[in-house]
This record gives sequence, C-alpha cells and structure tokens, in this order.
Amino acid sequence: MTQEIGRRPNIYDVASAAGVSKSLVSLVLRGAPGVSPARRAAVEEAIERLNYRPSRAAATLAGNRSRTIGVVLDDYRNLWFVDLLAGLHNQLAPLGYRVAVADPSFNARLDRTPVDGLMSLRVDGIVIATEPTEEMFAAVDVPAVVAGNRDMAVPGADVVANDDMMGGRLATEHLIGLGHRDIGHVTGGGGAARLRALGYDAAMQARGLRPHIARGQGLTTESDGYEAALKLLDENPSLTAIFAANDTMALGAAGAARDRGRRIPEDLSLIGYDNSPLASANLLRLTTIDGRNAEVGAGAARALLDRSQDPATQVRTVLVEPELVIRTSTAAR
Amino acid sequence: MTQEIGRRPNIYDVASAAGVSKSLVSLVLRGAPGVSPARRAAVEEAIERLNYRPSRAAATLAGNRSRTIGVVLDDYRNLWFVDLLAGLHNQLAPLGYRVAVADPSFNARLDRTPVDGLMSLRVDGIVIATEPTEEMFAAVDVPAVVAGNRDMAVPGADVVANDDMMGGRLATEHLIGLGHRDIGHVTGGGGAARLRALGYDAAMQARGLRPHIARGQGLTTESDGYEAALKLLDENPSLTAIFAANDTMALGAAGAARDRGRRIPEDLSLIGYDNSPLASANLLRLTTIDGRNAEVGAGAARALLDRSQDPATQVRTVLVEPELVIRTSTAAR
DNA sequence: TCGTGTTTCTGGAGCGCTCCATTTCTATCC
DNA sequence: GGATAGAAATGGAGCGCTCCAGAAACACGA
Repeated sequence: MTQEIGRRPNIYDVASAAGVSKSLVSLVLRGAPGVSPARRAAVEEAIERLNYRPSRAAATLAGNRSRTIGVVLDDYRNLWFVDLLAGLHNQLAPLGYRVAVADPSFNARLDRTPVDGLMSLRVDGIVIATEPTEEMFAAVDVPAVVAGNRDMAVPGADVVANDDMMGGRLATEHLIGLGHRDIGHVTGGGGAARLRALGYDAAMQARGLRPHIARGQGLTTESDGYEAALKLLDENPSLTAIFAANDTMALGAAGAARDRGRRIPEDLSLIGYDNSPLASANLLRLTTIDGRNAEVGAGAARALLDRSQDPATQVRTVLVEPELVIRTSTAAR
Repeated sequence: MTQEIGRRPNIYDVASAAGVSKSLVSLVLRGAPGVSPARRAAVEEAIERLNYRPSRAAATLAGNRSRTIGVVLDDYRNLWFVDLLAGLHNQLAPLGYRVAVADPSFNARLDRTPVDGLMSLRVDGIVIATEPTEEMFAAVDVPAVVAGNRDMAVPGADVVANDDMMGGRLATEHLIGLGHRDIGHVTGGGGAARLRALGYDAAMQARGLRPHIARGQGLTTESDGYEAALKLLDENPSLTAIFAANDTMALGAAGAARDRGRRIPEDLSLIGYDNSPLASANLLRLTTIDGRNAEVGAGAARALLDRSQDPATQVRTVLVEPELVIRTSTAAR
C-alpha cells in the first residue's frame, strides 16, 4: 500500500494490496494449483486494481527459462508460415508457452544469426522454419526442430516436415491421371523444392514420361516462377500442364501462361504446393498440395516438448502426409 | 576460469577469462564508447571462446528497459506490414533497438490484448499496426504510435500513416484521367478503407460523376473483394473501372472480373492500394497506390524515439504522401 | 483433545545484468 | 618530478521475479 507513485507496481505491491505473500502472488501468476479460490480471487482483484503487469524479464531470469519458443522465419511473403505458426501456437499456448518470431533481419550487434538472438532471449526451444545452416546450430543448447525442411540433417535436431517428395508425386500423378503427358515442373532453390522435384521426376519416370524442369535465377519467388515457366513454355510448346514447387511460384507461372496466351485450365493445367491463402483466391482457384502446415507446427511443438522432458530421446524425423486439394486450375486433357 | 561445467557462462565468466571487470564486459556488450581497443578485443575474444550469449532478461531487468519496440499486427496475410517492419527496423537497429512482433493470437493468460503481452516484455515503445481499440491503450505507459491508421484518435498516441484519402483521390483521378466515367469502388471494414472511400467519393463528386460503392461481408480480404466486385459488376454493367481498397481486395476483384468475362485492362481497368508484393506479380501487374509503408515505419520509429526523449511533446499526426504506381491493369477507355 | 497427514502459504536466496559513484591509469604541462 | 585533467576501468547495489525448504493452517480419526 506504500507504493510510491510513478513506479510500476511489482509483485510485492500486489501482495500487500491483497494481504498475502509475494510467493502466493507468484503462484497465482503462474496458474499453479493448490491456491485457495478465495486468495486467488483476492490476488486477481489486486492485480486488476493496481493495473499490474508481470515482468517477463524477471520471471525469465529467476526461473532460468522463458516459457517461450523461438521460431526462425525467412520470408514473410511466402505465406506457408501462417498455418505453421497457428499450429505451434495451438499446441503451446495451453501449456503457458509463448511464441517469439525472429526473421533474418532480426540480427543485432554481435549476433551472427537470428538463432543467437533467440538464445539471448533464453528460449526454451527453437523451431527453424527456413533453410538451416551449420552456423545457426553452433550455439544452440536447447531442443531444436527443423520444420518444413528435411533436406539438411542438423545434428541433434528433430525434423518435422510434410513429405515433399510424396507431395511432388501426388501433384504429378494428379496431372497424369487427368490425361496429361507433357508436364513441366517449375522448381527453385532450397531443399523442399529439391524433394518436390524428385517426387515429380519419380512419378514421370514411373509412367515413362519425359520430365521437363526449369528454374529461375533466384529462389522460389513469384518472379522466379514466372521466369522458369516462360522458359518451359517456350522450349516445350506442347506442354499441357505445369507443376510449380509452391503457390507463389504458381502465381508466377500463371502470369507466364497469360503472357503466352495460354488459358488456365483450358490450355494449360497448373498445380501449386502449400495451399497458401493465395491458392484459394478466386482468380487462381489453384489446385495445390496441402502440406498440412498446422500439423507440421503442432508436430514441431510436440517434438520440442518431448525433448525438453527427456533430452536424450533419439532424434526423430516426422513426416506429415500431404494432401491434394483440387480446385479449378487443373482439368482433363 | 573456474566456470563450472554445464552452466551457461555469464558476464563474470567472460570478465575473468578476459582479465577485466564485469562492468567492462557490460560496456563492451552495449557498444559503449570509452573502452580501449585492446580491452575491447580481449573481451570479444573471450565472448567468442566461451560461446557467451548475453541474457536479455537480466539486461532488461537491471536496466529497466528492454531496448525493444513492440509491434501489434493483425493479419499476416495482408502483406502491407512487410515494408512497415522493414522501415521500422532500418531506423531502430542502428540505435540498438530490436523489434518484437505480437499478433492477436499472442494473448496469454491474464492478457486482454496483445498490448498487455508487450507491456510485460517491458517494451520501450509500441507501434499499433492494426485497428486500435480503447482497451489496448488502457495499460500503456510507454510511447505509442498508431501506424497506417488515422481513423481512430488514441489519446496520447502519435499517428503516422499514409494519406489514405489523398490516395483514394489519386487512384480515382488516375482512372478519370484515362477517360473512365463509370468507376466503382470496392471497400471494406476499417478506418483506412473508410478514408480511401472518402477520397474516391470526393474525386468522383468533383467531376460530377456518380459513385458506386460496394463492400463484402467481412473486412478487407480477398473474398470480400471478390464478393463486392461481383455485386458492382452485376448491378452496374456499364462499369469500366474499379478501384479496390487494397491489393488483396483487388486480387478478389480480378477474380470477379474473370468470372464475369471482363478482361483486364481491355474491358475493365483495375487499381489497388498498398503496392504489396502481390501487386507486382506478373499475373496482375496491378496499378496501385504505394502508401510508402517503409516511410510510415521509419516515421513511426522517429516518433517513438522523439517521444521517449521528451514525453511531453505535443501529439502529432504525420501523413506520408502516397504515390501512384502505374502498371498494366489500367488502360485508357 | 491430541496426533498425524495433507493442503496452503511464506521468507530467503539468488538469477545476470545495468547503473553509478568512485578509483585507477595515462597524458600533458610547468 | 609533481600537479592536474581527462579517459578508462571497477565494485556494490539492486532490478522483480522463481524456487525451495520449511511453517502454518486445516482435516480427520483415535
């Protein structure tokens, strides 16, 4: 009650306002069991009245853990991460964990990678939702999961991803099933794209069809998709279908088709990958592969929690089965 | 050097490894001036050797500030925030500030809004990049800026936004300049959309043209744009141009045009707003208004810094002038 | 009433830094 | 060489919590 003005209330102020000890306030804040309803209510009332906000810095320092999971993203423009985050959050929030997002621009002084920044935050686990590098893992001493990318094996890190190769096969077989024989593939940089291309190739070979693969200058952006699709259409005018390594590239491919006077799906079937918000847009109504990223996120969360319980558990690779989502960008030949 | 194994190194470990005091290590960590090059190098070498990562929790607690700016986002799918974040980051990073992103799902136990979570982080300033609510500001006692939205006046918060009304006028005048007279507008929920609609209306009235405005069920998503554009096209078949309140809605409108057999730009000119990554996609090549969100982000950063220097400065509203970006989705009538 | 076990509550120590007042070192000039 | 000023480096206090061992309160049967 002797709280000076101008100072933020702390746990002691709440305690004396509620007539309990600071430890009891701490228990209420953490939602611990074994607190009598009467006192819990008194503390909550005091929190409300004083407009108290707990200090996460103090909680992290004292508890030696932050109850936070760090996620490393690469590019906000590729929307596949949206479901990933949702899946992570849904699993983690009920257990009192928060999610902190770091992107590559996150780097501060003396940080080499975004992972360093997360380690400074003392996150209790890390989800790498981008192409991992050796460097990133140099300093990680908390459970780590690589999500959405099983190309690079990172020592000690679990992997949760959708089965990109299977997805590539699924997409290609869908086109073959529609009667297409001249099917091109637009690929890009990175491990996921490589696996999807492998799936495409396997499906084509299995039917004795000749694969046509093209990629752009960059990684997997819209303009890379545009560029690669143009190449494909110009070099193989008989192409009747294109499988793009992701929805963003499929958007680029759709642009290329338009510029070459090919209507979708009448003259050219187009299939993407990710089932991102873009794919459901009315302009595209893109048939795509749903990598079930919310599942991937949930799996990453579970892997992290399991490993923080028992750090010695064998490193696992969890593959989520992708699903074909049929819209109207693909049609029978 | 007597660092127990298994324990994370702290500032004392670094100090004794480098043969200096913990205070000197702290100075090096913060990049403070007045440290001799020799000792700085020794400390940095020790940091490297011990693989030391500073604890942000301890730094925040001891310094009573986090050197972090919190940003409240609403929807990752609307990509206008990408440039906003970049602008913020560019201004803030050189000064040693970091950016922490909170979205509405951020809410933890006892948090009413994402702002509460940021206050618990002890952020030094807050950028609201979504529709602000009264509730959000109840507990804010750090400098706050509303970015990209000047509809709702929040007591004590600066506002940095692009001039949505002027942008709406710009877009409409561009269409009028191309010879269009029957111009529809696709709008949505929220203050920015309202102002853009006002600009549209003003420009139409100024030329004695009759405005046609439609909106969808929801806010400003692709499907809202689709729905509203269909309404517009069906009710006013003579329409030759549509101005959509943002690029995402313009994508929806493009879908509606396609479904009604209207080619863009031959049969229908289409203009969006935001100059988001979507607008530059080859399929759309969307003429749009660039709200210069990087500028808005930079302005928000400056406002925050100014106000943290002098909390008493008059509340300001900074309007960034939007620019017309002409691509190929608009054409002369 | 007392003892015993269980639930609920408490005070002290300490997490790893920053800040600040003070001390130590270095350079310069007479 | 000694005085002085400025630059560089230091040690102590304290930020607001969590954790833990133990105390207090309560429940219930003998």
